[in-house]
Amino acid sequence: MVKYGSMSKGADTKDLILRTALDFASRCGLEALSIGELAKKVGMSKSGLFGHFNSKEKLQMMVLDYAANDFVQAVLLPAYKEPRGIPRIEATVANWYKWIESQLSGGCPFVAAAFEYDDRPGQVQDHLRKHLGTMINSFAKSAEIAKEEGHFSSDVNAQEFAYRFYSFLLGLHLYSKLLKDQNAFDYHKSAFEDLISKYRA
Amino acid sequence: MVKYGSMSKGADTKDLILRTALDFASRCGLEALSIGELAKKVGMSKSGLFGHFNSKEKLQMMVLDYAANDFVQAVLLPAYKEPRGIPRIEATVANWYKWIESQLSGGCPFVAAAFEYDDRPGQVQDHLRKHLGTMINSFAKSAEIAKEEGHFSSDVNAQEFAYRFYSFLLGLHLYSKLLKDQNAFDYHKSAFEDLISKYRA
DNA sequence: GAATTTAACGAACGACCGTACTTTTTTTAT
DNA sequence: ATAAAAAAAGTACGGTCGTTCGTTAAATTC
Repeated sequence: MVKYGSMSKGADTKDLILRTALDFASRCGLEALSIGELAKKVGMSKSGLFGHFNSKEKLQMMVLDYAANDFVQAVLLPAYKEPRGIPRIEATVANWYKWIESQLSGGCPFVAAAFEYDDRPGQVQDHLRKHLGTMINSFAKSAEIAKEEGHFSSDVNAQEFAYRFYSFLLGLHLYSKLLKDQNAFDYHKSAFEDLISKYRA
Repeated sequence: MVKYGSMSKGADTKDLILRTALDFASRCGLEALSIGELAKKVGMSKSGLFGHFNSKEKLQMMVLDYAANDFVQAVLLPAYKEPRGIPRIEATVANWYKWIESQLSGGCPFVAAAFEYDDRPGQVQDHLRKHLGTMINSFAKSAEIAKEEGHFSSDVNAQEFAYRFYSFLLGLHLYSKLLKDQNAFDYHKSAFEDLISKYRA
């Protein structure tokens, strides 16, 4: 929710809180996000901040929503201005690179959260699964479009493409964040290119 | 460290503690592992358990060592009994499937820990990076061997292979654990097979 | 500008955290 | 069996956690 002027006072600070929380969560995880620490970061009291959400779970889910919106704005929407098919898929990757480099010092927040909540049932996990499912479906949809355009051969399995496409992004996250491997982006780039050329009609 | 008879009493319970801790950590994460809860699980007092490690960080690192040993015993060593080259790589994957299904209810503990500690510097992260580096190098080494055997073409980049190989395993973890996608193993299998056939000489 | 709703605060809660001590029990070695 | 050593328990401390409550300050509405 990027707004410029002013919504109400409450909505303004809520936005500030969520932006701060997302930045922190993308670096340290959604669970490590503590209300007290977050309050210190935005410069308000613990209880004042808490009042906006009434539970930590709601805060966490709203952070996910905020991140999803960020992702759509920064990655998907710009890509949809590119021509249908392979160019659009390539633009998605290019935007992804920019997204995780600039806005979020800790990489894709969904990747981080995905492995954090992979076995921690609850509302947050359900929420996360929904978001990730949407995201992956958008990749599969891109593959379908590429088929329609005749860029991909007509017998490719779009879900299979999405799996491989996202797996390489997971690898990128791991190699660059944890392993600090300087070749991370090169590895991803060549893997992605080979993936495209394999599916090309 | 799977031993049968008795080591000393201390080593016995330490082993029990680590086994329990690994089971929990592979499901809920290394950080969520708390000493009090762990003590309850193994049926002893918090302080009694604490005495074996003297710090939580040491406990966490020992859990990682324990997991690494498990991995070597269950995945790598059996694979090394297969013929060098592609058969050995295929055996690695087959053993991996068995490993995450049987022993650890929460999937590969390294995958889980990797994303948990990707931006949490410290001894544990260093330790984890070392283990993961070793693991990935063993995959690259397998590719080198496949080249020597003439199974892979001589111009393949072994590190590149390792990246793609591990990325697909990350995807498998995500799809099966979080997304609960019933096709997870199918997606991985076909991706892995395509990977092999691409690199085949 | 007064009335009312909303936002923020400060203090306190019970629970649990990792850790440090001391004491008791159990295991090992003589 | 006895002495020494190792393991386990007990208790307590300072801290942080998420959350609740009552109160004050600010923003919005009329």
